[in-house]
Amino acid sequence: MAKVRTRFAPSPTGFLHVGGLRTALFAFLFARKNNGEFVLRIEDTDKARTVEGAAEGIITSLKEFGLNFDDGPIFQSERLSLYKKYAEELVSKGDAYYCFCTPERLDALRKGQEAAKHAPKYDKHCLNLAKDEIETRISSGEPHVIRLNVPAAKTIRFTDLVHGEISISSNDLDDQVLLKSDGYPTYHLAVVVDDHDMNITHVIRGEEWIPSTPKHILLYSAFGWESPQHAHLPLLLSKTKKKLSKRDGDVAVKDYLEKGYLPEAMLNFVAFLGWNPKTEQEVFSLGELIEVFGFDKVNKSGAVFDLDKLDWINGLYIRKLTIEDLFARISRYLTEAGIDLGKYPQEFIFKVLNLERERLKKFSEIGERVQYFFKEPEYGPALLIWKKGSREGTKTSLAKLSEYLKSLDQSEFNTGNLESKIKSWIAEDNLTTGEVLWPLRVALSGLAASPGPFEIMDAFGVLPEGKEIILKRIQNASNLL
RNA sequence: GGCUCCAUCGUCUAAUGGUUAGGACGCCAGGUUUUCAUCCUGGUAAUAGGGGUUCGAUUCCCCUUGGAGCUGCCA
Repeated sequence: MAKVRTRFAPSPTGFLHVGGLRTALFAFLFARKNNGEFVLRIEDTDKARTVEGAAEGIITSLKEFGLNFDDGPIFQSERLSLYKKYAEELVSKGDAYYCFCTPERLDALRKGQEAAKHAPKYDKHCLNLAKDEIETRISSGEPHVIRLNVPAAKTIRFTDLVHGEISISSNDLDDQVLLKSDGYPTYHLAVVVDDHDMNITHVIRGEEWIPSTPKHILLYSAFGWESPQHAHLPLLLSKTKKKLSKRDGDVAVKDYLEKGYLPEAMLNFVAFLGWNPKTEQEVFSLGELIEVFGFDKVNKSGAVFDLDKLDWINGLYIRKLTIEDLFARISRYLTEAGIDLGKYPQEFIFKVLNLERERLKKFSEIGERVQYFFKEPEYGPALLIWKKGSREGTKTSLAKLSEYLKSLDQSEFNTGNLESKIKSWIAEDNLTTGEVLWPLRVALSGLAASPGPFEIMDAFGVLPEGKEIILKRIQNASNLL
C-alpha cells in the first residue's frame, strides 16, 4: 500500500477562503490520520487571474492554522514543459489533438448550440487535420490549443469516497482544452499530471469538481496511470443556500482572524461543516480531529456557514484561554482601541480581561467593552436609578455608600471580601442591595449592562489611585442627580 | 436547456429496517444576580410528496418535487 499523500491545491487568485480552509483541513487530517504526507501545490495556470502575493498570503494563513505541509509549495507555472510534454504524448497516442479554432468561431458555435437548446460542445472541427497541415500552421505561429479527444458513448465510472459510485456518459463530455494557446495547461491537464507526478493517493476537493472528474479519469487511463482515489467534499453554502462566494460577505479567513476569531475555534467550527464525529463531543483540538477523522463520517449534502455557531464556539474558546494567552492574543486590539498598556499594571489589565472575556464573541469587541476602565464614563442620570428605586433614594444611598467607602483603606478594595463587607453594611443600614448596587455599578461603568460593582472595584483596587477613582465616579454620579 | 450531485428541527447534525426521531447553535421561559454575560434547568422545532419492498421504513428501490453544482483557451 502506497504511502498516503494528499494535497491542497489552491489557485492564487485571492485570500484563503473559508471553503478552502475546510478543504485544506480535511486533506491535512486525512494525511495525518494515515501517517501520510500533506502537500501544497499552487495552481497558477491562469495568468490573467493570478494575483500578486496571493500564494504567499495563502501559505501564511495555512501556517496560522497549523496546517503544515510536508512538501511544496509547488508552483505549476514552473512546470510548463512537463505539461507540454504530456500533452504532446497524448496527441501522438491519438487521445488529444491540435485545434486552431479561433475564439470567434468557438463563440459562434456555442451561441448556435445554445439557441438550438443543445449543450455547448466543441464539434471536433480540428480532429482530423492532416499531419503536415498541422505542422505548417504551428510553425507559421498560428495560435493553437491541444484538446482531449473524448471517445464516444463510453460510460465513465469512479468511486467517490463520500458519494460512492458516480458514472457519466462520455457523450456528455466536451473535448476539453488541455493546453492553452499561451502554453499553459488548463486545470484538467495540470491536476492529472501533477497528482500523478507527486504521488497523490487521495484527491480531496470541493464537490464542484464532480462533473470534471470523468475527464480526469479519461486522462489517467490515456496515460496508462492509476487514478488516485477521489473524495468530493460537500459545498459550503451561504444563508441563501448558494455556493459560498465573496459576494456573501466575509469569506476570507484572514478577515475572521482579523476580527479576533481564534484559529483553533475556526478549525473546530469548519471541521463540523460536512463532517461530524458521530459522538456528542463538540469541541476538538486539531490533534483530536486527526484521531477521529474519516471520510465515512463526511456528509453528502452542502452545509450552510452559520455565523451564530461560529460565535458561540469562539466564545467558548475565548473563555478557555489562560489569562496570559488571552492577553497575548488580545493586546493588539486593546492598543488599537487607544489603550496605552504601558500605563497600567499587568495585574489590572488581567483583571479587566477576566471580567470582560465571558461577554466576548470575538476579540475585536474588547475595545468597546473595556473603555470605562480607562476613562470616566458618560451617561445620563436616568440610568443611575434602579428600576425599583427613586431619584432621592439613589442620591442618599450613593452618599451613604461614599461615606462608607471613604472609611475603608485602599487595600480593602481587592482583598476579595469587599462584597461581603458591603453587603453586611447594606443590611445594617437597612438599605436594599438593588438601590445601592445598581447605581454603584452604573456610576463605575456608565453602562446598563456590565460586570458587577464588586468585580469592577476589585480591578480598580490594584491601581494605587483605585480608591480615588471609585470615589470620584460616585461623586460624578451624585452630581448628576 | 443538458449533465451530475443532494434532500431529518431555522442552521450544523445523530439515528445505516424496530428510538417517545437524539444532540448542538439560535430562539423562548425559569433559576442564580443590582444589570448584562457566564452557568444550570426546561421548552420550541424536522424525516419534502407519492408509490413500492418488508411484519415493520428517516433508513432500501422507483417516480415527482425542490435545491445546488457544472456546462470557459477560470479554477
